[in-house]
Amino acid sequence: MAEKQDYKSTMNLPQTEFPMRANLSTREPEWLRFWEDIDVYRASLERNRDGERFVLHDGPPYANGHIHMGTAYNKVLKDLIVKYKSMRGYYAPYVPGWDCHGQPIEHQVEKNLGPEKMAAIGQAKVRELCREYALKFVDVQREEFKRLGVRGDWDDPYLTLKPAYEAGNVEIFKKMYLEGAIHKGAKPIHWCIRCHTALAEAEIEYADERSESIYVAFAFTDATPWDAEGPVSVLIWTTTPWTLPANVAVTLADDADYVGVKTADGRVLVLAEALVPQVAEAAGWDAYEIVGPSVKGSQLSGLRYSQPIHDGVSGVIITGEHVELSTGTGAVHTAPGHGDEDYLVGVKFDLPMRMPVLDDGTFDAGGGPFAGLGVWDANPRIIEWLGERGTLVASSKIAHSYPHCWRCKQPVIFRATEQWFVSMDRTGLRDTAMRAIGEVEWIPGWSVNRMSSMVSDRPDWCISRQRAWGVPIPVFTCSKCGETVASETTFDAVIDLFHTEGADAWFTKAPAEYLPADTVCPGCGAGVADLMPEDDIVDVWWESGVSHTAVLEAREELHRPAELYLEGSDQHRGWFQSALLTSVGAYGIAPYKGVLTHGFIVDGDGRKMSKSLGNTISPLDVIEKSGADIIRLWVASADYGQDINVSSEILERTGEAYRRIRNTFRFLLSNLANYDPSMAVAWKDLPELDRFALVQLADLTARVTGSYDEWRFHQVFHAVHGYCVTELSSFYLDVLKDRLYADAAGSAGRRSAQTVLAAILTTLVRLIAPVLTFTTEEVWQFMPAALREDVVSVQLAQWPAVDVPAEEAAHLRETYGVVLQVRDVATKALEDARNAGEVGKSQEARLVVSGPETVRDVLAARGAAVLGEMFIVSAVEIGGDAAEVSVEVRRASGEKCPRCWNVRDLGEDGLCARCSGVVRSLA
RNA sequence: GGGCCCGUAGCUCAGUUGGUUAGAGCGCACGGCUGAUAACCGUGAGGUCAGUGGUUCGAAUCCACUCGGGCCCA
Repeated sequence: MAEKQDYKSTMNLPQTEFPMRANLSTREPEWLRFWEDIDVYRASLERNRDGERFVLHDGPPYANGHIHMGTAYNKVLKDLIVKYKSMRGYYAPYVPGWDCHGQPIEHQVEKNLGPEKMAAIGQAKVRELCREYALKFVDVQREEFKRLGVRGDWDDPYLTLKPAYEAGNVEIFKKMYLEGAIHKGAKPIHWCIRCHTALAEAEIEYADERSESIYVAFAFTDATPWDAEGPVSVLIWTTTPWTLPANVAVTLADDADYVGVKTADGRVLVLAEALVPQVAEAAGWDAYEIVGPSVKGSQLSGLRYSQPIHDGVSGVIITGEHVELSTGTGAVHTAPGHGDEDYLVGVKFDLPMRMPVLDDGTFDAGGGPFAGLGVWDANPRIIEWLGERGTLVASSKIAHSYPHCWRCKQPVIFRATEQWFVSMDRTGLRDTAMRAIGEVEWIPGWSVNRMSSMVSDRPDWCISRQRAWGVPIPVFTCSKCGETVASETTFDAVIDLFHTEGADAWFTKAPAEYLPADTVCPGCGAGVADLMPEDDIVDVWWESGVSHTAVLEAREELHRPAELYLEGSDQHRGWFQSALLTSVGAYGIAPYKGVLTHGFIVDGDGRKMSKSLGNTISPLDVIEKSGADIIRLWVASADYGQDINVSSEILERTGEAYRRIRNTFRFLLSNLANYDPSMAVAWKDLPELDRFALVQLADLTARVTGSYDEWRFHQVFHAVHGYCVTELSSFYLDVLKDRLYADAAGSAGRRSAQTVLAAILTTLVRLIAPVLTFTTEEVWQFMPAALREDVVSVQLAQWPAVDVPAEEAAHLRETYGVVLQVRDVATKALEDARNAGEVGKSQEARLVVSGPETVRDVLAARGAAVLGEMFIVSAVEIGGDAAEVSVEVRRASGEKCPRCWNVRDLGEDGLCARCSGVVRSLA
């Protein structure tokens, strides 16, 4: 034992302080402090000050709640790209942002406050509370994103609530308004009569309600296919009689069959054939008869009927896709002012939008006989009135789910109100946008289809919201004549106002205080004192959309268009689109040169994560338990072109892959303990095996670089991991141990190996640095100082390039392809021998390789010593000719050298010749 | 219900213009080593390529439908 210890001390065994156990959750924060100390973000920009610019523009997450797997994934993916580009020499700034306005924050503030307090305070105070709330979550998320290792300008992010950003909204509004792309129109929204306010979808609660259910006949005024049978009417069904005064059309299903039903009183009612039995039962018809032809809905399109409430007014038959044949009559009463589908079909057919209901829910003159009544009071009166006129076919009550106001719990109505729209077609916005889409690089490729179909189909963009927490629609209304007042001068005054005081000033100042004194209403000439600022605020999608101007254009380090936008696939309808439309509207071009979309985070079974399913995983928990680098490796390992799975098993596998990579680094470090580049061996003096290892490293570098350039990070991960496992751990590093440990420390053989290990280490650490940002920094700091070349952080290192002579490399690939094939056969043979109890360690074996001449020639050219080294056995002999490669395992002749454990002929000092020489040189 | 997309071993991914017994790494099982040791090496077992039906001499690869899943609409 003592003797053994002595030899051990004569060997160059691995030594390093680099810990095997990563302990990331406590160590990562130390690296964060280090990066902060050296201000690595600014240093990375300074380093590439003259480099080409690469701007990845951050899409702003909503400043509400903690980060989740989806936001973590998104930010890490962005960080990989920015860090890669930065190492490639690009000037790659990253300015994170937050979306700070909007209904969810306002709603939360309102809930926290309670309805009474809410009613007692003014809009200015509400905005103040919303601001506090948003800023609090900006801070929360900022710390969480930083903890993930994401590098960026965290000290100066962009926030949509900052004055300069708010002013940016007005700049774009101005350009588009003056061009005629923005106009006022009407659109139905949820409206609470009692609270006199518009409600967002999130403010609606559904509850059961008993409603009227009536069937009404609308008499045709045009000729119909059933005229021979008697007076003909179309039969509709509705649960909201009060919307009948606003009726302008009846929608039929295009390709459904419609028939005439003759009832006891002799008139003919037209309805969908499929629904006749159902309606007959509901209406209590004892006897009825189907008469005349059966025709498709499309054939009735265009026929006119007399409006049920207003005498002398007619409506029209149209067809639409939303007509269901499960309830009703297949003929849908259509009032574009009172329903979303009705509105859309109204836009499509250019129907008039009657809106006879006032803010307080009472009818104006448009209510005809019911003017002055509230809609709920009007319901029974309308039914009674229809009955008197003989157009009521049936009436009953039904229970169904109906929307209610979350605040006052009263049923809400759908009611058209004045809104602001971006027209898709008035200024050719749709066409220009479609052209711009064609000029953008979409990744993955199918993404362009989704974007195109959405833009080509979308209706005009309603950009106004009846809320408090946002940026106002920056126009004025003349209190004298109702004219909209908005001109270059007023816009510029508002831009100035927002720049200096923020959008809050809109709600606290009178227009006369900031508009030029000579501003007048172009309609009636009223002065500035008669102008009222618009109440509505702008859609938050508009707000985040204009970041191309409020951020890219405004900040010196950025530029427009950005090289890349990168978000989840839901943003095809969201940010990608709002950014595109506002950019095309203002500048005629897309705000991005490329758009990368990733899938959604789902659980191990491919289901979405939700609290109710109980399958959520929090990135904060993973950081705490395993470390941010595990999340980062997981991000890199998955193919974002589809949905990304995450589960405890997946994270476990990721952790295992992490440990393998980490241990590879540890082994490399431990064998370079006292290495200095001055000891490097030149290519021409390297043993062939070491040259081959450099070829493999060069190949890996090329492959990985290519994958980064195509944004295929999962290939990066697989290439690096596979390289650590296959090329390094199970072959090259394993083979090298004998030379590294047992050859003399300063021998050519050991220095050659170290030369290659140093190349592998300094290359590999850079290749994976964008992914394993913490671990590679740790490796970097543990590397021999001279290998760092005075670069203080791996983040500031250059992208690696490994040069090998092309012709020789090709030859080595081919030759060693053969050698490795033989090696596979050899390890198999050794395993069999081991199982048979013939050998333990492979060094106890001697191999005899038979095979085709071509193979034997390749082996012979390497030499027996090299083959022994590569197969990690004590001797290799070339055997006879055979069609297939086969390997015979025999016990090596000689004795085990107590120092290097190879089986050799030992000298009189009891050591093999190599070890004997080494030990003597140490004495 | 509509648009876009996905479904290859337990996990993450390869599978080139359709062409011989569908690959890799991890995990798992078994074995080795004890000088990368909460490491390392080796061997092995795992797949009706979601399903069904087509096209074809031949399909994981092309077509249709079905099932399951995701995003966005309705």
